[in-house]
Amino acid sequence: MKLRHLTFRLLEVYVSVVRHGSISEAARQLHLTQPTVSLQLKRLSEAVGEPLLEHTRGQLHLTDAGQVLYRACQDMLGRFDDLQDNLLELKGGHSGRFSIAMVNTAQYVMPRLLGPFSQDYPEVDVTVEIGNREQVLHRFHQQLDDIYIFSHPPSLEHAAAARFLRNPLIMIAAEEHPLAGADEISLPRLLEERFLLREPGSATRMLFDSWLQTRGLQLHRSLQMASNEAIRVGVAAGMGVAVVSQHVLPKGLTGIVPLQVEGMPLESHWHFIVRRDRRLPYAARRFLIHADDHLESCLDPAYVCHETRQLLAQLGIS
Amino acid sequence: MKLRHLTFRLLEVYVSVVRHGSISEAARQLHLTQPTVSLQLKRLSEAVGEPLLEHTRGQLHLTDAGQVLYRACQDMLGRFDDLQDNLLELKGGHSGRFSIAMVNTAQYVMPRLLGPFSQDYPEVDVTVEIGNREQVLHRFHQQLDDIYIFSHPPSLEHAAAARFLRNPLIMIAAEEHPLAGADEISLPRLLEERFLLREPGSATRMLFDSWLQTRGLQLHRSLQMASNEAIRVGVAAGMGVAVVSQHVLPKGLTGIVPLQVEGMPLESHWHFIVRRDRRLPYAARRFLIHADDHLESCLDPAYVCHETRQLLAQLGIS
DNA sequence: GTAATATATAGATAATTATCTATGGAGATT
DNA sequence: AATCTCCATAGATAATTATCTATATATTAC
Repeated sequence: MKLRHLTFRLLEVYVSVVRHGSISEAARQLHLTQPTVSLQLKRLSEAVGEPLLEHTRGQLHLTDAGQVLYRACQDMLGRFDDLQDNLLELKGGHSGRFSIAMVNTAQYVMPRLLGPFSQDYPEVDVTVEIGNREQVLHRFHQQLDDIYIFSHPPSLEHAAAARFLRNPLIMIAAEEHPLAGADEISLPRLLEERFLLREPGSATRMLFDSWLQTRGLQLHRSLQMASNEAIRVGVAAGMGVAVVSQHVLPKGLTGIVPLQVEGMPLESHWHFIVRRDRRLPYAARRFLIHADDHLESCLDPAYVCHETRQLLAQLGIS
Repeated sequence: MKLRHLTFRLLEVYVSVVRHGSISEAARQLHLTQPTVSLQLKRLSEAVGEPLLEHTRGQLHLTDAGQVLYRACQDMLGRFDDLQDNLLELKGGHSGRFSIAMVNTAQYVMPRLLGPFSQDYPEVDVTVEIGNREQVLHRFHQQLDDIYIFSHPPSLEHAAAARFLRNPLIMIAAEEHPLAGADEISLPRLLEERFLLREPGSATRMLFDSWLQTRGLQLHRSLQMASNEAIRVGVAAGMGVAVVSQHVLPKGLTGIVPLQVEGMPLESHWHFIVRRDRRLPYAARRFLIHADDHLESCLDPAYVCHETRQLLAQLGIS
């Protein structure tokens, strides 16, 4: 294989095709025509001297050589990104950029970490993507971001996770609700109420469903709502009860109270998740380090946990 | 800095200049003219947007940017070298992966080939799929695997086959069976017995059925069973006789004896089957070569046959 | 002061890369 | 069977890269 026949452009195009699983889709993303991308792949394959891709029933697959090349491309392109960051640092201070995707509820938590970080590193550009669980999972699979925030992380191939904050789930009702002042409400009694909850697949719902299942119970009366905000408004209006992350209740909120239910709050944790198979940009690493160093000062110290350094060590980052 | 303005050639030239400490010397080493190298450095510097080198009293020094770039160049060029090594390993079949699907009975045979191969090539990942004949055929049509093992290969479009081991089919009965000690049992006599057999479509049954048909005969009393294990247990219990692959009878098995029947054992062979219309991974090629080279040492030499090299030659692989 | 060596710039050319449009074949969908 | 989508190939063009020779300038050695 001739080094001079390999260009960074070819590597970029290749990585895009693999990531999108389609030559046509990669062409659209790169603003090239489909024959251009097809020809670039051909040139790359010729430079390597091996087939890189194969189509089986319309599905794009990497050959072994294609897999090996893909990893090498990611490493080289990632090293170029590092180089750029290093050069920017030389020019003046710390800069760079990274992207972070989080489930809806995390938007109540993450600004307390991102805010101080942006103050300490004003030149770093942070892109924040917020969505429901399914949307964030999709972004994870498409490798669109550098860091992912889940409260109940799925079991993901290529994922490395670190808990950083407890995320207790509590039961809430309106102040005037019959169960509002009761002690130790039993689960059978509770399940007589109507439950307001998010779409299937949301972490809170999944955790609550599985918790009920371990007790041989399940919900009878429920109403699905599209956002936590809608749930809060509905609970306050007496439409029912709900399990929510304690984070979504601002301090001083009136009209809503937590219920005393056996076995609650449910313990879950906020996690930082990164892909093992993808290079973590300098700025993202810096953020994770900064976050780990400032958990106590930015969040309630009783709720924090420090696994982020382990995560970075796992990735070979110190 | 524009990625596309950076080429591997520029990186090579730069590393050479730094290493030799002189543009003229690097030019000599690279078999280029001095103005060429000077211009390449200029283009690189322009691409980076920073001076990279400075001359102090005739001595070449790297600027900070030059230092940062030098390290990045070494990493990227080093990663290219690794890539080449990886590709060479793949081509030699020393690493990579392949998938092999086999009919149930083959699991008594194939470990004796796969085990030594995995010991000799620990870096190769082998996926083994086991199923009945229909399932393996389905996988063949879906192009899910690289190698298929059948004892009685179907006539398949796009298939190339090579026999590697005789697979004699014998008639068995319980030790106490009336025919157990008889010489040269006639077929009419034999067909008075109840036959335990697998589902329609299994190789053994197909072969036996077609063998009977060539003699103008057919089964009268039969009992279908779901596995060879169940057949063996049934035979030992005196439920009837059965045609089985000799392989499924472990040495030293008691309670079951082969019957002396005219025309038996039936000759069949284990086959390696690959798709002509699909590229065979290097690791799979390496396995077939290794298997062909080790048939005598891994299996009973009296039963092996060497057609695998012909198969590979047919596929244009030497 | 002169010669030798190293480096930068100018002008030029060949080779290569990157991209387009046009079009045909294959497979999937309707 | 017709249509749509995806991919590969052909032909073409623009842009860029890589290299040359010629030559000027600066520095060092003698």
